[in-house]
Order: sequence, then structure tokens, then C-alpha cells
Amino acid sequence: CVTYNTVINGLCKAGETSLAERVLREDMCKWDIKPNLRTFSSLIDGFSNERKVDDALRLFNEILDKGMVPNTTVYNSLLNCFLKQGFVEYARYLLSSMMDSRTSPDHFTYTILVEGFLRNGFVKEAFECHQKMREESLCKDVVSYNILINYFCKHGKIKEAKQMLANIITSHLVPDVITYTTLMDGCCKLSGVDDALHVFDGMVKYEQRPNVVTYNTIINGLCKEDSVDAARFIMDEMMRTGLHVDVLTYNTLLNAYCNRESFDEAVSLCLHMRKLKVMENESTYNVLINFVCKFGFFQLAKELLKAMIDRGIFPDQITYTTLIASSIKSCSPPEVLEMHDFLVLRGVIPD
RNA sequence: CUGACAUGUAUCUGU
Repeated sequence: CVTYNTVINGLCKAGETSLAERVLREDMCKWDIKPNLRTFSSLIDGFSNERKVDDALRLFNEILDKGMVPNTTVYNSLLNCFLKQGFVEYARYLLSSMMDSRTSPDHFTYTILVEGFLRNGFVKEAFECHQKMREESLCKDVVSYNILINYFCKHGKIKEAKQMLANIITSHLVPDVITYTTLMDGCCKLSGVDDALHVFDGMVKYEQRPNVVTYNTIINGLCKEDSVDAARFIMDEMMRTGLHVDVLTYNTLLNAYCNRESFDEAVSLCLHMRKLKVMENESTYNVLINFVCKFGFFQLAKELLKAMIDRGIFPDQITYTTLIASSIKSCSPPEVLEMHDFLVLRGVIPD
């Protein structure tokens, strides 16, 4: 059973949850191995990440039908699924059944609720959940604080965000790399890179190691303040010190070079990326497509679109908006429609 | 007695 759970969980994480379910139905039944709650949690979480709420709910009901008793993790997975897709009322209902069945919430439950309520605009309830978790001494880590810091930062409230960091420390918890990075990103966007660097100093002082995301955040902040060369210096330093850069590092700088119209730098960065075998993603192509569109090279944009599909990267809503907005300016109405149909046919849902 | 498998938070691109 452990072996199967490992395989099933791997498939779920790889976005192959339907296949994982077939493994359950066919292989496990064949050998008469009984799935347990972990098996179901993996599958529910897998469907959750694929936004298949119906399937997640179906598996939850199957647990009940089999006479098994869902534990906290199973409830958490389904709660998270509902809240991520905006089904707040379902989540509330599930939460009350969880209470009725005397399944006690843990710190995961609370952080899922805090994040989910904030995501769906129920700010007051989110804060109440956070408070309740603290009162029940279930606040075992800083995740819920991190979520609140992110909320404040995304709503322009840098002062409140910093206050939350102070609250973490007075609660005798230890801010982690995500706490600092979240706050640094808020600083970059609200009070400038200089301020973010103060936070960075604090992080180092409290012995939290910056990671790739931390540096990407700084690089992005510098790029947005037109200090692209300083940003590039950081990237070079990362590589020199053996910290591996990722696709977001490249995308951030690539976008900055494009905005600055440093064509040569942009091209050489793309080559650099290939050489280090960092795979491009949707954003990489979106940056390039946006760049060529801005100069009215719509044919070139089409070629990039083809190249991205050939590499197995699917256009998304941003690709759509970029291409449609540009085609309206430089193409005839039939061509705009042709592009629209083409993208919709590849699964893009226009917003 | 011990060990292996499940759930939550941060950074890039368009309008």
C-alpha cells in the first residue's frame, strides 16, 4: 500500500490524477490492496490542483461510502480545493460537517481557511481564523502570518505588513525565508528596493538564508527601478556562488532588456538560458511576444506562438490578451478573429 | 519500540 501511495502521489503531483485513479481502480483492486486515507488525500489534492472540484468531491463521498472516517488531512485537502475554486459556501458547509464529526482542525486547517477567506474577499473572517488559531495554541508555524503579510503587501499596506513581522517575533515564532521574501517583495513594490534591502539585512542577521526566490524578488525590484545592470550583477553573483538561477530569474531580466530595447542583451540572455538548460515557460514566450508586438511585428509574434506550441508550452490568457490587443492595432478584423479562434481552439479561455 | 507514503504561504509576463 505504501508503494502504491508513493506512485499515486507522484502521478497526482505530476498533474496525472486521472491516471493515478486508474492505478487505484485497476492495479490495487487486482492485488486486493486496500487504499487508505493517504491514498484518497493524494487524489483529492491532485484533482484540486487540476481544478476538478467534482472529482475531488466524488472521492470524498467514496471515502464515506466505504465506511471510512475522513481525518483532518482529508478535510483539509477538500477545504483547500473548495476555497481555491471560490466555493466558499461549500467550504463552510464542509467545515461544519468536520466539526459535527468531531474531527479537530489543525494548523493546516486554519491556514487553509485564512488563505481561502482572503482569496475570496472575506477579510474579517480570515483574521478571525488567524486569531482563533492563536487562541487555541494551534499556531505552530509562521505560515498564517506569511499569508497575512502577503495580503497586506498586495493591498498597499506595507506598514501593517511590517507590523506582522514584529508580531511573529513577539509570539516567539521564527520568521522564515518566505516571511522575509514576501515582505521584501512588498517593499519593492511599495517603498522601494532600498527598503527591501533593509529587510534583507534583517533576514541575514536572524540567520535565514536567502534563496532563489529572494534574489529573484530583488532582481525584479531593481529592474522595475530601471537598475537593470545592478539586477544582472546579482544574477551573475548567484551563479558565481553556485546558487542556481531559475526560469523566473531569466524572465525577469529578459523582460527588462526588452523594455529597455536592449535587443542584443535580450538575445544573448536567451542563448545563455539554453546553454544552462533552463527550460523556458509561458511567461518567457509572453515576454518575447509582447516585445515583438510592441514594434508591430505581428508575423514574428505568430512565429513565436508556433514555436511555443511546438515546444509543448500552451498559450495562456496573457498570451491571448497580448496577441489580440496587438492584432487589433495592426491587422484586419478577419485576422483578429482568426487569431482568436486559433487560441480558443488551443484551450485558451479569454477573460 | 523504530522507520517509509497524503494537506497550507513568497518572486517573472498582457489589459
